[in-house]
Amino acid sequence: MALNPQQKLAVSHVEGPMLVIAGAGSGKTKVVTSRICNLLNIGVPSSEIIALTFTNKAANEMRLRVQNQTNLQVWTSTFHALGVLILRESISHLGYDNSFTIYDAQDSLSLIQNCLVLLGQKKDRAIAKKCKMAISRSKNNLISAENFTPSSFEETEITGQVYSLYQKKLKEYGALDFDDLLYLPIALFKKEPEILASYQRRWRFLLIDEYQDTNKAQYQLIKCLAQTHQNIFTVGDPDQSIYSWRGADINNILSFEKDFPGAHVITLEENYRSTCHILNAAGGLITNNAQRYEKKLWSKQTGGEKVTIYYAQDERDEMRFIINTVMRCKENENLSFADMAIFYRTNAQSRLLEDAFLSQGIPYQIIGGVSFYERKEIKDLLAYVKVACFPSDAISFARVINLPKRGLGPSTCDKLYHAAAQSQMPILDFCIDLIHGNNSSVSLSKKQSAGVTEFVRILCLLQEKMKQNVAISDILKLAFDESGLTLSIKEDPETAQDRFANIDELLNKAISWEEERDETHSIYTFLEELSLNAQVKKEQQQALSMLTLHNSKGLEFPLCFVVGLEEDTLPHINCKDSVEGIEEERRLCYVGMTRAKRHLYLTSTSYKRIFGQSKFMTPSRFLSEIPEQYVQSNQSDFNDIEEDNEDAAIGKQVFHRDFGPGIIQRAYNTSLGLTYDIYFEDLQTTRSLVARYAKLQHGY
DNA sequence: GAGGACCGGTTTTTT
DNA sequence: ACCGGTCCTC
Ligand SMILES: Nc1ncnc2c1ncn2[C@@H]1O[C@H](COP(=O)(O)OP(=O)(O)OP(=O)(O)O)[C@@H](O)[C@H]1O
Repeated sequence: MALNPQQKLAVSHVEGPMLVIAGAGSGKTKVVTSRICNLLNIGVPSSEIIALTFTNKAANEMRLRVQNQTNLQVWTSTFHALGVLILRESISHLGYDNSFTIYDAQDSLSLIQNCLVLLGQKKDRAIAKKCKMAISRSKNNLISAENFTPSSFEETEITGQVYSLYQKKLKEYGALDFDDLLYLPIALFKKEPEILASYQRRWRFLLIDEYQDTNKAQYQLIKCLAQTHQNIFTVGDPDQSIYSWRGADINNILSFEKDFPGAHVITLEENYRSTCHILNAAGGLITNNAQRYEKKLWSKQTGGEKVTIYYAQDERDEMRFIINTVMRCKENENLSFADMAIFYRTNAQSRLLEDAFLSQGIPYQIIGGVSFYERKEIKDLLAYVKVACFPSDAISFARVINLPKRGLGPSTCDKLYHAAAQSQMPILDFCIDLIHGNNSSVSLSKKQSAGVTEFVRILCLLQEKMKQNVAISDILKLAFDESGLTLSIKEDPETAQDRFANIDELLNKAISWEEERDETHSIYTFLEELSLNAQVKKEQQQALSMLTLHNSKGLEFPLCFVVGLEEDTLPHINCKDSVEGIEEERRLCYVGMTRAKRHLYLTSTSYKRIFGQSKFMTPSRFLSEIPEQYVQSNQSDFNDIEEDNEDAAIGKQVFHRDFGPGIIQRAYNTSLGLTYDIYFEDLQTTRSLVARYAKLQHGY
């Protein structure tokens, strides 16, 4: 595939700052990959190049492409994984131990909840979540706990206190949260210029994909690293900025030219991905954003089908349309399931799709979503291993000390935590001392003492095996067998089988993980990769993909659906109170649409079940913002009223705008004309409606 | 300390 | 409809 002149210009650029600003499908990622190959070809050592992508999946793909083309390995990762690399090497300069564990969102939330309770607040998950958001936002904006100021009426001084206490506890537990992985390297570089200088010498070329979604911390990190040599190459599309809620700031694009004076700016205008219909439809939508860089984007691919909008009556109808379309395209368009993807706004929307595909035997895979490693039984088992690896990790400790039940309830555990904190000991080591009688600061009943002894026995056993370099899978198996987690899984017979299967899967993953790497297989590395979500998920070859719009970034498929285009879903209800919010939702829709190569289907439903309640929806404003000439829809026959004759109508399914789906039970004439008695499922009542006025939709 | 009944908020998006 | 939190009883 030949690069166009603009792409060539970017790919052959060697030294100095460069910014590539270009629309969807114009080959930005392609340019990054090609430029890495070019640098390698002219002799730059692979160890001097760092490429940063938005997801681990994208990083793996890019690394593999480069490897295939040059046979060389280049460090390609997310910002967070780069943060871990830096911190593992140098965090001791900040007074942390370099054998830190990494807390996922659940762990951080538990810790924040604990901090709230310690500060005399009542236990409340919703408040803890808000706190977590505020702390996370602060870290991503490089605001320390000392400098924290409440930024909304919901946040109080308490949030600042929680932030301080939370950081203190993290340090005490030898743990970092996700945001620390960006925040601490910058703190380190500020504190120790010599360390920074060593990284500047080591990494001479930086490349950043999806630049429009970098936040302040990420920008600061690369700014530090590129300060001396200025060899920084960024590519992005302001119209695809969809992470402002995580602190992403398009102004980083403006800052780039300011912070790196003399930066070359290149634009790419040809889209190689989509047909004109799709590109123009998406382009028409995005022009509705007022705050915007105008960009040219065109495609040579004329013809093809228009974008299809399907207005469904209810969710069942929407699912039926999707299934029919999928099967039709598989038969007639020579597409495989792997060529198809469905995007939605929220993860919850995948449920109905899953049910539908399961019932039809259509193979599917969910990309992203609730991770395997977030499942309770997996987290429980891993918590045992983590406590053995990180004896200070009180969050993992608390997760499993009484799982299965060992007669150690909240108050006993609290005593242990307090006493351990008092004596400044790792919680596990404290318990070891306690049962050996080396410490008498906590008195336990016989039963409780037996419980602690049993727990400690398991962990010491695990630690011993780890010292002997026993295989990771064997450690996990041992942890599972010794801990008695079987008992707690069996407590819920409904789900037990699935959960045992998940445990099995984890063991198998560990086995193949170890087989893949020969020497460097420490259990610590294994746990770290799991925390970063960096495991390469094996893609199913013949499956249709289902993912959130956010996860669709950077991908492409011949056929795409964007589903649930209703007001309050997309745009989402929580984003509607500001123009910026709406504009970001519009960009989200734009990103989804521009993933499609040849076929694009947008669906909207007028009747939905939400929180167990029925709700009427109005079509998303975005649908009406797409220029009509690129669209075909079923809108025209949507309002058709079929004039039925009396008896033929009985038993038919109909749909009423207000009452939802129903079945005609009786048909007769009144002075107003043809009238039906209709039983409405959702209301569980029968109503008599005049056909002429009821505007029923038939035959669905 | 464990287990059950009851209440209320909940779903935005991810590394 | 579901999960997490609280309150109550044993
Ligand atoms: N010069 C070219 N000739 C042919 N195909 C190309 C060329 N450049 C890129 N492509 C193809 O166009 C598609 C889109 O490229 P790429 O994913 O790099 O775009 P992008 O700008 O990163 O897209 P987005 O920002 O929407 O994720 C890919 O399939 C790529 O192989």
